[in-house]
Amino acid sequence: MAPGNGQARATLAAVAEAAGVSLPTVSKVANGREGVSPETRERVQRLLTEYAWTPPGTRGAAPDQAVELVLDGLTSPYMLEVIRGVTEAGLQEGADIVLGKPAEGRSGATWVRDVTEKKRRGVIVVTSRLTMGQWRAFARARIPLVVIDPVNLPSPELVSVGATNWAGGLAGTEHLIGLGHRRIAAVGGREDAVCSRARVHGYRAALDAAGLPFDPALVGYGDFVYEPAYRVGLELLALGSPPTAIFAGSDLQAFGVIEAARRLGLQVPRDLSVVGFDDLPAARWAAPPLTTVRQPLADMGRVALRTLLRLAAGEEPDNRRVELATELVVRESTAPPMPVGTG
Amino acid sequence: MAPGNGQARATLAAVAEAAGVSLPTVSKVANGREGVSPETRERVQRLLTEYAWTPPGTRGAAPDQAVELVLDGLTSPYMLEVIRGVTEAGLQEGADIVLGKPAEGRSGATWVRDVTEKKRRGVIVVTSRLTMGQWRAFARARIPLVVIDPVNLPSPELVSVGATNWAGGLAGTEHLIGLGHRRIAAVGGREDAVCSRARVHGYRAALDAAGLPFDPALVGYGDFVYEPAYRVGLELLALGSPPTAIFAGSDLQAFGVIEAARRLGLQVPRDLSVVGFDDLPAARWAAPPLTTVRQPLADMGRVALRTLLRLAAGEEPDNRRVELATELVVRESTAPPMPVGTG
DNA sequence: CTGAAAGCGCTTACAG
DNA sequence: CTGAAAGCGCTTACAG
Repeated sequence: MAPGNGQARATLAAVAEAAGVSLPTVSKVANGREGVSPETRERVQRLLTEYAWTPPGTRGAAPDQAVELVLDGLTSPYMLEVIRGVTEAGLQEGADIVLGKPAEGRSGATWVRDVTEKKRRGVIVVTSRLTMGQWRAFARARIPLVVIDPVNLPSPELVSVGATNWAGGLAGTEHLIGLGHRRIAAVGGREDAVCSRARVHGYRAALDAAGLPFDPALVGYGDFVYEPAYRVGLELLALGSPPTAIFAGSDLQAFGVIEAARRLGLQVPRDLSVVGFDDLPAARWAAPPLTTVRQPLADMGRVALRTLLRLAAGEEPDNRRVELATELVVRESTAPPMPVGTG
Repeated sequence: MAPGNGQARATLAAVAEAAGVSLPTVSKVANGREGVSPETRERVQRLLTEYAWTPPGTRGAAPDQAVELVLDGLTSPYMLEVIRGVTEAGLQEGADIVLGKPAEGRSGATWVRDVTEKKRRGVIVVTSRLTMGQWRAFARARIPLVVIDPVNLPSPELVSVGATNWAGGLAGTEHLIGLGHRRIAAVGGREDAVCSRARVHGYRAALDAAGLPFDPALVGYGDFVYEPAYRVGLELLALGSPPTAIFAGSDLQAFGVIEAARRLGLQVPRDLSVVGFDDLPAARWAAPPLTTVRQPLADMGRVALRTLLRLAAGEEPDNRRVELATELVVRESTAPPMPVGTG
């Protein structure tokens, strides 16, 4: 039998004895050299694997294997906060963080092969749209997988970390209502993204609670990024009865909306209040500094890493979906609306 | 003498002979074991380094080892572009990228031990202030080290990748002069950072070339970030004869200056033109979109990775300092100054 | 602290 | 194809 855990590692001599061949023969097989009959080679190879033999020097090495961190669309500063959280937790827990290939267009089979070959502890994926095939490949191979802020949920069993998007949408909109706004628009992210839908539902819930009507014409979608939101902003502000405030589903979208206002000669927050979502560092640098709903991105990264390590250790998570609290950060892009007839 | 490139690697026996001690003694030193006098240890250690001895098993092992990427101050979106470049090149070249502990406060000795233990191919460090001790530890251990945009140069032998900061400062300032500005201020980064000094010198060269006087009162320093630049902006704009344009040593500083202008009721670019440096994604999202000097950050990351792999392969770089071209990107934060007496 | 000697794990050259 | 034998690079236990 192959030695169990904790035993001293196998030597070529031990394998040679088990295989009933001489040590030099085992050495040849182990190093892929010639001069061994196919049958002998196969038998020896099997025993080498069984004894988990590794070349000298490889020994004590790699007590802590790496975690693969996959960042899709490495363009938003959003990512940086997540990276920071994952890395800090990894350093604390003694897990190396290796940056992986983007998930998009990667086949589940080859991805899993790569991860297995490199003996990763598992994979953390950020804001990726995982396909059913990818998800299944990981599940079948039992490779731990944690998704941060998943765009879609290929399976209810997916382990994911996110934020309280609905509550955030509610808080951001309530803030605007509290300031006196009555005509409030929303610019969602991707219409199909779960986190985005939750934010827009929170927006709607706030309107409902305040007894304000929901006007579908005041809801647009901007794919979370700047450009489309800029265009949606122009459209919203060109309405016959334009909104006095806009709740944006991301900070980038808020910036797009603010630029649209600037183009139309409107000042923020005097003529238009804008609330973002994320609280990227850039929110503080904007002119005016952006009022926004903070997602604890670094914490989400930390939780994802710890959850992954627990999965890798064979533990089952208490719950497959963790949501961290969002928090409204009031800065200077929101103000009471101008008294009617004063604009 | 130590063996040259291409020679078979040194053995402990060779080092023992060179040191005039026995092989077991060298073995003890090489493995950091006790029972060697300080003097002997030091002499042997020096020879081990000179002979570039590495433990058996380290030899040719592990065809693709990881590269450690160290990011100091993981707060600026600047980093994200660099990460993208390094990762993309790493994926192409088959080198894993592992995120490392920040350099600050890390002792050279333990850092090198970590890197050696984990058998990294080398280390890429971004905008770090390396200490002499850290630099020496790497040099002694012959671990390849490449610094992207070094803050300081602990040794002229340091291999680094940067951008043409002087030319960028020149181009940014020439743009303002070309628009008709005559009173142009500069907000540098850290006064001690080489890249920052180069940018300010470029600014000054542009003034000289245009026959404009250099006024020390118009130069401030903001540590590359938002807050200090905001304060410097307030001071500059409160001068008896305030500038009509400001060249900022980073985009973040440009945002700080723009916020200062906004606080004082000034509009950009009508009342004040601002040029940034970096061209972060956030430069496009600013209101108004920021005119800035683009650093090819992703390319710098790619070049750093490739340079590191070449060093790890034993090649000497053609030159130890590579500077990639910067490029002026004109957006909407710059305009001709208001005719005198019209403000 | 130092090193002669034994030993370990593996590789290599070569006889069968 | 196979393995006895020599050898390599290193480590370990121990005598001085």
